[in-house]
Amino acid sequence: MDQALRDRWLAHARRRMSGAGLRTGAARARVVAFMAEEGQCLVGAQEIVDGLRERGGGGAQASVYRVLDELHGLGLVRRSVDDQGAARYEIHDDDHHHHHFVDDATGAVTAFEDAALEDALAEAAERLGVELSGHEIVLRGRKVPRGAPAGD
Amino acid sequence: MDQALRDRWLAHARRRMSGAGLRTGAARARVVAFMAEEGQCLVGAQEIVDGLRERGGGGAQASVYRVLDELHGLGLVRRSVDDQGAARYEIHDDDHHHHHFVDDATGAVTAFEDAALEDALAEAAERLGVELSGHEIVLRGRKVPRGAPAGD
DNA sequence: TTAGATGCAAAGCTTTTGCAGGATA
DNA sequence: TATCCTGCAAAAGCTTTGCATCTAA
Repeated sequence: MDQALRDRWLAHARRRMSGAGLRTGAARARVVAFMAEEGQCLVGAQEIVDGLRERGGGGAQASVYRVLDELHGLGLVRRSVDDQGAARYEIHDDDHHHHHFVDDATGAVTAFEDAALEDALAEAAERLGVELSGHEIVLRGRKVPRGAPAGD
Repeated sequence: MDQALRDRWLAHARRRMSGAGLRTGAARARVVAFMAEEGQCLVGAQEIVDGLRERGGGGAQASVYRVLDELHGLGLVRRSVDDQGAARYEIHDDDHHHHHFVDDATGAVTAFEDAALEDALAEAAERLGVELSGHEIVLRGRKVPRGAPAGD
């Protein structure tokens, strides 16, 4: 967990939420705190509900979903959907745009950043004649042990 | 609709399915025919069910979902999930790997191919130390009218 | 004090499953 | 004819909604 990112996002989120006139209710505060720590890369909505329950105090399922939807509306989190159609969220930070790699063997999701890929994307968008407001990339495959050639 | 693609995929699908020992039942045949024509770019599972109903004869919802799952298992279709978590399918063709652009204004999805982007992806994968089995790219934004500068 | 937030329970959607009847090879 | 396929209906899983209660400002 990146603590600097956590604190930066937390401050940003609080500012933005109070700016939007939202009050500091119990459920809202718990979800925000949880996302700051556990939501730096995609977490399932259900995992968030369960995670909060484990932390004690909980927060009703409906409230968690409502807060997540709110955060998404404010641009504080990014939302995606897993292969089974379940919602997943991660905090959104302008300085930390990342993409995802899914390990075929384990299904584990890891984040990565790649400036050259971003550039290629921008160029492709230009060729396409579109002005980008966002983009998502998901790579699937297996990790190659260091030093080993890519081929089997 | 690309008729050459339709026929090529149809032939490929039939070969592959009979090779897998699958029989030519009514529901299966209808779904395959539908996908060959209407599934060249992402279509929702529900749209497929409705589309078949409109074509007459229908095919039970359960059967459609079962066939789509089968096709996916055989590698004949690609599966993704929309923002609401509903499944979408499109036929898979080795010669026609494409990505998707979603128009912010209309939500319309269009397909595009970009060789340079594929190369950049392959290079990024190498930097990451992974061997790719697949990848997905989704661009979001708005189309820029020809001749107009990208900036507003 | 009052608009807003929360929790519970019920409803909604998409997708999956169980099973009896029907079709294919 | 035996196996596989299909359709119906019911179940399952995730998410949203309605409503009464509680709370932050």
